[in-house]
Amino acid sequence: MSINYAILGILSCRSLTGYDLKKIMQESTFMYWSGNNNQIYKALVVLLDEGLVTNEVQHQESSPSKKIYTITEAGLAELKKWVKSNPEAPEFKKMFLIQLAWADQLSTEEINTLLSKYENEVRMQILMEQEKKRRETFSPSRTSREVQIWDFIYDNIISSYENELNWIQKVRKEIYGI
Amino acid sequence: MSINYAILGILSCRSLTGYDLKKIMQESTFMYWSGNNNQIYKALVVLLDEGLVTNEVQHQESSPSKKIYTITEAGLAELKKWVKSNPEAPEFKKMFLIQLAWADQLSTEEINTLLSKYENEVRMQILMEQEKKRRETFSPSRTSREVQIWDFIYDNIISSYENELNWIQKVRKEIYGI
DNA sequence: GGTGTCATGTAAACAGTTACATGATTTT
DNA sequence: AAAATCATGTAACTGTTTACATGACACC
Repeated sequence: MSINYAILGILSCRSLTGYDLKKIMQESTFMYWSGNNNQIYKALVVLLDEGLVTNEVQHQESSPSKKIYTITEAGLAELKKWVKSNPEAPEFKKMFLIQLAWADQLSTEEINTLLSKYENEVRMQILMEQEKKRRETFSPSRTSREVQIWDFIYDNIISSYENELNWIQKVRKEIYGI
Repeated sequence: MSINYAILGILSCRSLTGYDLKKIMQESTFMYWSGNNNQIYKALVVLLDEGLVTNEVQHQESSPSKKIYTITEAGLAELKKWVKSNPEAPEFKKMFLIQLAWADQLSTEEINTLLSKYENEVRMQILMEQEKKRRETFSPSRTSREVQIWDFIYDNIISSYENELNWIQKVRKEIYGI
């Protein structure tokens, strides 16, 4: 499961609880999982089993005890191995394209309304992404190059949404140009 | 389940068997499901139950009997209603970004190798997409506008991959520019 | 004789989401 | 008084993929 590598990566920056990991995942766009604790707590059990992380239980008076997870040497090695492994192609999930595929039954105005609604959705995503960046919940900054890399990631996400906006513009022009 | 709408859409063009639908889904990039028959046969049972499709069983000598599914009036209405409904934002699943997020432990050469491998993967996807377009397994061409719409969809997919290539170039320049 | 296509379907597993449960403490 | 935060975890469900099973026919 690939979420395991995302968890190892986060833990390579600092030791955290499952709850902390959940919050980080929720805030992250590129770690695309919804950030539900079910997946995270299960993954942590597996990682512990495999010896890739250890945990230290911190009992607290009058609140549930924390489990602080720390990555092991084996975990760091496994993470590095994965980071160097052959990357997968990106996957795009665009329900909008499926809607558009059967949109010939609509009037040109109706299609334009649909395009506008999609444009609004995309713009909303860009705003949310910028807001996340502004709040800056989690981003490792161990070296200047790491800061640069994380900026590249942020750029990638924004550019994907902007590419969508450009495409919308192109479609609008071509629909009305005929 | 949204695959149901993709199926209704395809059946709005022509009546087909589950097996035909499977092949069309397999060939399609924007109908992003893997094209496994399990999902399709189950979906058809549900659509039949809801009265959105009907089927006609064609017994054939010496081969399994075909079930040819046809969309109903209710199915067409349901499809149109969905097509006009509020679109969702696109979702991007890019494991590569997660790899890159923890790549500061690699040398600049190693990062560049990783970028090249990713570039190759993306270029391969573009080639496959163009090949699919060339083979032209399924694309409804009921009106000239529908042809145009399907070209927009094709453009969208290609532009998403090309956006990725542009981003790779930008990252390369900035990494070496420091 | 092996592989591939046509055509149906099921079983089992994996991945992912939503919602629930607990219980104290803090904030509105 | 109600809601949110901290922190754990589980149950139930949906979604998705892989692999299997059948059986005839065609192709190499």
